[in-house]
Amino acid sequence: MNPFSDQSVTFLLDNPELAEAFQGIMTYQKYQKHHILHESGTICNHLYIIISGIARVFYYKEDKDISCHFAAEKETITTIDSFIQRKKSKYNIELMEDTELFIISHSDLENLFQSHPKYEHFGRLYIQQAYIELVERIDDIQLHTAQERYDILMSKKPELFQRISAKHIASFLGMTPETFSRIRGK
Amino acid sequence: MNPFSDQSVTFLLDNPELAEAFQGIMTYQKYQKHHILHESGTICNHLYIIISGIARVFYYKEDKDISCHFAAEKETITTIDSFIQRKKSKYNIELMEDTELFIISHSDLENLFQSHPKYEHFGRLYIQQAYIELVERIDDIQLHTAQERYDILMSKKPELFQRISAKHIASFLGMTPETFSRIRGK
DNA sequence: CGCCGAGTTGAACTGAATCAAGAAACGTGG
DNA sequence: CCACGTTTCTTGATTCAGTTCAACTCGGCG
Repeated sequence: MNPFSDQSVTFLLDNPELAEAFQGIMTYQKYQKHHILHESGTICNHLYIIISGIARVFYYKEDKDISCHFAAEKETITTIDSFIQRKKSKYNIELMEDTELFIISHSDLENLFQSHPKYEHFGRLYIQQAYIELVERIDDIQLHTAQERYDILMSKKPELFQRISAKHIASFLGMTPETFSRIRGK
Repeated sequence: MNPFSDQSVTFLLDNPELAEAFQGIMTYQKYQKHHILHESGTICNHLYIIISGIARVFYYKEDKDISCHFAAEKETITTIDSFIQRKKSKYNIELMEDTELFIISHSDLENLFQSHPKYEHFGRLYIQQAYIELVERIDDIQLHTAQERYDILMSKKPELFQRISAKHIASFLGMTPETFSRIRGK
């Protein structure tokens, strides 16, 4: 029923009409591991669709590096506060593996949305789905113990535990690397 | 620059064209304090715009009543998971004061969006703003002490502390009523 | 009046952070 | 390809913020 799940763009790529429209505004790029896609303090003008590889959004809180979002194959990533509000972002985006991706500029995307209601409609459905996932994430982090947060992520995205270093998952889950290590070691 | 803030519908009501379109699908209602606008386990077909009064979204986690959203004058409220995904909601909505509100049905809203791109566009901007606020809320609750969460809410929405009972604010902030009371008593 | 839920206060307990030190993994240059 | 230094991960001991449990107070309302 719902064409979206998990911020996947499967629906977009599988719909010939949408895929064609988006192909007109996407450019392919390949970067190496540790490449910084976006730096905090600047306005983010790009939305990225990951083809292969994995990326994270993170920021600094009192010198501590805190990850707050991961995106892998067929998922999108951007510094959302900046992309939507057109102001400087507090977030950075870093690639955690060599990554192939499509780049879409903010202005091209807005122009596409304005060119036909069906694209605007797609945009609305997409952000709605992202919203739902964020509501779930709040539920997941609030009122759960460190062990429970670990278990929830493990059941939802087990592959992250293979691909992302422990300290980044720990910060994503709101716990110290020490606590993460102890939980992992059963 | 950004016409939205704080999920306020000021922009909607101040824009004659939008206001007129919405007036065609809104119905006025008045309810008493403690009225249940929506009950968990059912599909939520309505979006509410508060004219006066205040409401909360809450759910039960192991018998504990947890508030997760408040909406007062000029703000909207619904059980968002259900309203968007058209499935049974885990959330309830309760009025915390005698409340006047407008009711908009899901189907009327979708029809309005489809009737003209400008409404679809409005819908997208609105959910985008809600998304931004949710990202902020995650930042506010994760990696902050009970004292800090209290201070952040106090600086953002001091009026809540007058209008909502302590135990509901405590659950919203993810702490026990005891901890809330101790913080409040300096 | 006396009840009842809401709020306060105190004491004991506990999950997770902090601090510290050692082991393992990584990457960089010779 | 190995040696070295740096970063990441693990494990242990200690500390602390916040929960739990319990007793008491207050204010509204039948």
